[in-house]
This record gives sequence, C-alpha cells and structure tokens, in this order.
Amino acid sequence: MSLFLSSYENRLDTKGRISVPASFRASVTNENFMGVVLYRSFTNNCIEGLTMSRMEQMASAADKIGVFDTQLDDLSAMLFADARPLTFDVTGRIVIPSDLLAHAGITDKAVFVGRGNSFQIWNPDSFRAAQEKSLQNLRAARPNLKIAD
Amino acid sequence: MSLFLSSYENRLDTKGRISVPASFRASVTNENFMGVVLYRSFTNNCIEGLTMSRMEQMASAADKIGVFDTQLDDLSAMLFADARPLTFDVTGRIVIPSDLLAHAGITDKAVFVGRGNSFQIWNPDSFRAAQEKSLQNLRAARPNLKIAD
DNA sequence: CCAAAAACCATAAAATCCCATAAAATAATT
DNA sequence: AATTATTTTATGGGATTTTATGGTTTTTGG
Repeated sequence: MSLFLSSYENRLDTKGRISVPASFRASVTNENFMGVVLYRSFTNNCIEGLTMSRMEQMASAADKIGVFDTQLDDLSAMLFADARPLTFDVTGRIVIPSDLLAHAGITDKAVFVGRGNSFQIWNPDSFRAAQEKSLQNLRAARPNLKIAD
Repeated sequence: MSLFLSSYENRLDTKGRISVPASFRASVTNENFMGVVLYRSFTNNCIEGLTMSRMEQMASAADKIGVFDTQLDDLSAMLFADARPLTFDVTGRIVIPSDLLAHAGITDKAVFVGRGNSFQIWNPDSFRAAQEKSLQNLRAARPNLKIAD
C-alpha cells in the first residue's frame, strides 16, 4: 500500500460530498474495498482515516488476543462501533457522516492530511492552529532544535 | 467475510420486527445461511450477533481444545444452547426472541453495533452509557489519551 | 379453529448513480 | 522556454435506486 502524503484542502458541496484527493485514492486502487474507513479521533478534534485492509488487520489481531485483554477490548469496541466504511463514487467523492463533521467542526471546507499509513481530515482553521501548537511544543521540548532560521 | 462496522439505531414495529442494517446484511450475502445467530451476552446487558459460519468456526475451535477444559466446556455449552438462528425476511428484517430483548432491556428501539467479526444489539441508552464507560476506562489506562485540550 | 408466524404489498426518506462542466495539472509542440 | 493541446481532477445538479418502516393478507402449526 502506498503512503498517504501531503495535504489537500477541498470543499463540501450542498449534499455533503467531498472529493478525496486523487493521490489518496491512488493509495487504495489495489484494495478490495474501493473506499476508506473513517472514525472520530480519540485524541483530536479531527477525523481519522484508514484503508479497509488495515481495519481487517485490526480485527484479526483482536481475534488472536482473545477476550481477556479488557483494555484492547475497550479500544476495539470503540473503534469498530465508530468506524464508517465509505466507498468512493465514480468521481472519487465520499459523504462524511454528520456526526463526524460535527466532531471535527467541519462545515464547508476540509483538509485531508497525510499521515503515512493513515490520514486525517480537519477543519482548515483547526488544522493550522494544531500545526502551530505542535511546532511550539516541539520548540519548548527541544530548544536547540533548529527549524530554518 | 467483510467486517461489521459502525452503529445503526433502528426501531421495532408492533410485531417486533426490526431491520438489520443493510451493511450488516451485506456481510452475510456470501454465506449459506441467510441470517444471523444471536445469543445473550455473558458480560453485558446486550445481545451478541454472529454469522453462522463464525458459529461453526467456534464449534471447531471448541473441539480442538478438547473436553478436558471444563470451563471452556461450560462456556460453549451455554453458547450453543442459547444461540438463536434467525433468517432475514425479504426486506431484511428479523424478530428478536423476547427473552433476548428482555436481557438487553430493549423495547421500541435498538442499536446494532459493529465489533469487527461480530456485532452486538443494545438498548440505545445502555449503549451510550457503556461507550462512555469504555472511553473513561481507556483514559484511566492511558492518561495522555485526550480529546482536544 | 384460532393465534402466531410468514409472505406480500406499499411508501417516504435517504443514499447512490449518472451526466455535465469548470478548473487544474500534465503532456506535446513549436 | 513559451504556448498550445490533452488529460485529469474537482465540483455541481438531476434522476434513480435502496433502505427502513408500516400495514394487509395468507399460511402454518398446535
């Protein structure tokens, strides 16, 4: 599976449809399920995205561990219950369920953010703010980290 | 077999019929038995759901372990004795036996909850409460798991 | 024969498909 | 390198299908 890289800002139309960036779609062309799986991030006000094959990996991992790992049980319960499989339409669009949009504070525009084996979807302003915050955290934690100058 | 993902709240009609979510039905289309197997959860006030082929997997898994594990023997005895096979009607509905409904505290509405290779059926309010509890458990176990800040 | 279950029919809302066009990116040509 | 041609991508709206849900009729089993 090729990686999800770079960021793309697209707009939602009146029906809530949004184009998944072509390069993200390309990361899915060899899969059985022609689409992505979305769920509300546990850690941020954004939407997390995965391929279905990744989701299947998680399911078989959960099977192997069995019923005795309660922590993993909680986690997978949350994840599978919240996960939304969304297939692309012919032009490569999806419609993001309204509760996910609400969780991320997305209305008319959204940014698809590559994260390697996964990706995120953000409200553009929230994303810029979060990026700025991350940068500040990095600087505070490692004052001698040189970022340009 | 495709995964059971996401959650869907549907209503029971006056005859006790309820639609199995279309996406869950899709997880069964390639099976011999066009329906699902339900039984009372041992751990929660909810109903557990499986495909028939998964039930068969469990039967052979129980076989392999053998008759000397009395605890597992009890477990599988319970499970197979309690399991109810239910076929879909033409529109994709089932009627859930009343003892299962009672066990889950379901009256007029129910949530079908994806759990990967299986699913659950909950009273909507109970489900929301259980989800909240799971989230708190996760946070307690991993204090750095936070939404926003 | 009667009650319960199954099959059948109907419909509104929601989701999906289909076609069209504008904008952007890429390739080709001079 | 600059300009033009071609393809790909993003976006828009209408038409069609699917889905959930309700009611009615027929069948079945005790």
